[in-house]
Amino acid sequence: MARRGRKKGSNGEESRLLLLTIAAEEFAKKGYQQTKVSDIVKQAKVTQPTFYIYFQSKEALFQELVDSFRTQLVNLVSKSRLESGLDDADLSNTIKSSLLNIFTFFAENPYLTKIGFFIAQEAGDIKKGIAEGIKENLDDEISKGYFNSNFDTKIVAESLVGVIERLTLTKLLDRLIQPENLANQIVQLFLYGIENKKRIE
Amino acid sequence: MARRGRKKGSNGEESRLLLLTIAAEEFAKKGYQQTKVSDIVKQAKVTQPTFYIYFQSKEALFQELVDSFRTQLVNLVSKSRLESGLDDADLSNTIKSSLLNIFTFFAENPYLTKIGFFIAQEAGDIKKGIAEGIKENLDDEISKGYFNSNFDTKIVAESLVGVIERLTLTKLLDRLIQPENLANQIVQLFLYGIENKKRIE
Amino acid sequence: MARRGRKKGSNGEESRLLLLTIAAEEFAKKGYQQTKVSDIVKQAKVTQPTFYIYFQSKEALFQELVDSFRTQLVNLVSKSRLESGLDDADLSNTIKSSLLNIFTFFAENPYLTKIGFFIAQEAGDIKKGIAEGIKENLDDEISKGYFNSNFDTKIVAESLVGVIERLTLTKLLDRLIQPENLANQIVQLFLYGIENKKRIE
Amino acid sequence: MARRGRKKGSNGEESRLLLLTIAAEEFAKKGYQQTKVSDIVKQAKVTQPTFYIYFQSKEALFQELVDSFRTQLVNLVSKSRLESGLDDADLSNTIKSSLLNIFTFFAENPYLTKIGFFIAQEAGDIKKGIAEGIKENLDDEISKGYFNSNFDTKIVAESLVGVIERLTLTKLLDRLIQPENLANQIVQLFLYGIENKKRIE
DNA sequence: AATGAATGAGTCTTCATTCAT
DNA sequence: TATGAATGAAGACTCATTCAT
Repeated sequence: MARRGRKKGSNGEESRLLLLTIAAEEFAKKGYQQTKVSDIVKQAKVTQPTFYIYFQSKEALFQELVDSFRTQLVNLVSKSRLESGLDDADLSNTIKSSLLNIFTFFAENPYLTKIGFFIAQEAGDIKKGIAEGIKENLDDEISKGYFNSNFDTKIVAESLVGVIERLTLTKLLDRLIQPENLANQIVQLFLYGIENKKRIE
Repeated sequence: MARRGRKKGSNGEESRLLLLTIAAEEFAKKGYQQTKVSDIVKQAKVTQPTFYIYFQSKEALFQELVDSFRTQLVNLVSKSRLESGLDDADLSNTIKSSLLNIFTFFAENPYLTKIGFFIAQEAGDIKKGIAEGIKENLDDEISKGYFNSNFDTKIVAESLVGVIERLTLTKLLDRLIQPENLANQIVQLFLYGIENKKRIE
Repeated sequence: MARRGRKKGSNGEESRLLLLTIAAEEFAKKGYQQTKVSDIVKQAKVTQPTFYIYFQSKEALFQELVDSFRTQLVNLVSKSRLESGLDDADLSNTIKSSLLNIFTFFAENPYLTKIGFFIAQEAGDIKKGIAEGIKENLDDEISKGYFNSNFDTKIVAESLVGVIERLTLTKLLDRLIQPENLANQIVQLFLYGIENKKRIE
Repeated sequence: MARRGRKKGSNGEESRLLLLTIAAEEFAKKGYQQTKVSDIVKQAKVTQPTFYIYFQSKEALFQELVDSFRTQLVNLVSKSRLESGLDDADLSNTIKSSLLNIFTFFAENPYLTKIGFFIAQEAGDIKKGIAEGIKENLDDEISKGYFNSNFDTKIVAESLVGVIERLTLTKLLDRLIQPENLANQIVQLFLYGIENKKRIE
């Protein structure tokens, strides 16, 4: 059933989505403060009041983007946990696969990632959540006898988060490296370090 | 005969320093945009024009803080390089000592660090510079036969920067860990990884 | 069906024009610096941001007024040249008619004239342009045999400009004299001087 | 009797004069508003409070310069009148000599002239005074039978002022012409006009 | 669903001027 | 005579947001 009488092929939902998409790009590129509502609507070719039909405020729109990022990321991680746990056989592959999932998501959603992981105030919270998840996993593994128990798992977990965020920002979002390659190198680094004599033997 | 009891604020250099100190704290806590000149002067108990006696603009003051951070950091790193290089004997200690210097500086200048490493636009540049320095060192060591040459040193360098920044932000600046402990753990992690059972065997 | 009774100020073009008109009067009466944006908007009964909807800056608005003056004046002079040139018969009338056009324009646009001819920095440029135009005309006439060639035409041209500006300011803009009368007297003065014995004979 | 213990060879009167001189140049070059007290004292190598030891305000200093100009100019004109009046023999020379005096004064005091004749609000008044003086002279001459009585002497007087101001600004202050030459040409122009048939006969 | 027009509440910055010494 | 330090009072400009249609 065709809708009729719509103007210029746009309807409400489309306008909303358009604003959201443009805003994401702008926020990602210029940050929250530097992004003006007037810039967003100019690019979307609507007027400022239209913006306020769809979003309560600039802040609310931004929050929506952050929430979207956070939710997707949390889902991703939960799914990862479900999928693993079965086969403890290859621990390294399990970890690698988790990282790969995350990096793939990041690479596919660069603006959202920039916003939720680097721009939002909330980014600190989000990363803290990830770090805690990692820490729990580590503790778990250690209790099962894997890994060197000399480490402070909090530190290791935060370190991994640090590596993830830095490489995401400098390599992944710039498409200088593929998610898979990235995941491989990080796993290698964290499991064996750079003075990996073992391999030489 | 030293003058005493001079009325507070009647010394220009003091006023300048006071403003600088307050501004650093404000910028560190609230970011550049959220920090208002009016807030700074209110805390310093001077009027707005006084601010402009000592600083050309809010931006100029901020830049002065960033420059100060950058300069000190660069000096630190240069000095580190001079001091090392002599004794290749204990590579791990050399690295550890570099990290310790950096973390000590960060811990002693938390606001400046927050600004120059996390708030300034320039932070990206600064970290890039550090990463490049690390990469060169790594390449150097590898050419001397140290380390596993299977790694992309760019990635490792960026990873180390990521770890440094994350742990600085979440542990060091919050005084949850001592510089020395932090340096130790990082070196351990990067050299041998977490699965370093084999060495124990 | 024409809309009537639209609420005052609800038309952008009107608001713009209103601001422009008020600004012209203010600038003319008080000069550039003494005229505050806040004065202008107060008189226009709009708020300051409204001012910036229509003009990029106080300076831009001022420049718009100056440009308008300059453009109209240039057009006027070009037209004058086209219209003359045909009938060399009555030179004095040709000159008079040019002056009359200018004075009429000035009298009809007193604020714009005050601004573009007396207040703007650019006024010097504008007058220089006029002086050059006059000089070229004079040289032309002299080459055709009119006029006493003992004069430095640059001086004469500048003199004429000086007379125009002074009488405009002190007589014309105060409506103390009519354009036509003014043009007549100036032509008389410049052609024959005040010791015009010849005519008495 | 030599004064002793004076610092750096400067005393109050000297400082005052220095400020006055520098201020004159600054006002002349940049106008009243654009000239900052801070600029003046910077050039004079004194501090702002020193400025206020010698002058009540920026305005007062400016006024002092204007007054100086006005007074000197008035004196000049009065003297001119005394000197003439005696010898009606050569009217043209009398006028020329008055103009010469004025132009010489202007040329010798370019900054003061720029200020008092072109920058001060009061300039209008000053010129009006001159115009009135000229008018009276003209009326006088006419009553004695000189000059064509067809002219409105107010207009002629204002015209002469217009010529004086314009040529002063564009030629004299730029040293593009000598006072004498200028006076000659103006007298010639005003007495006989440019269509000086008489000479041709 | 959308807009033309307008605004409240800031925010940085400037400058003549004065205080205490 | 002179100054180091500070300020009162203002002015240009910005931006998220809303009103009336």
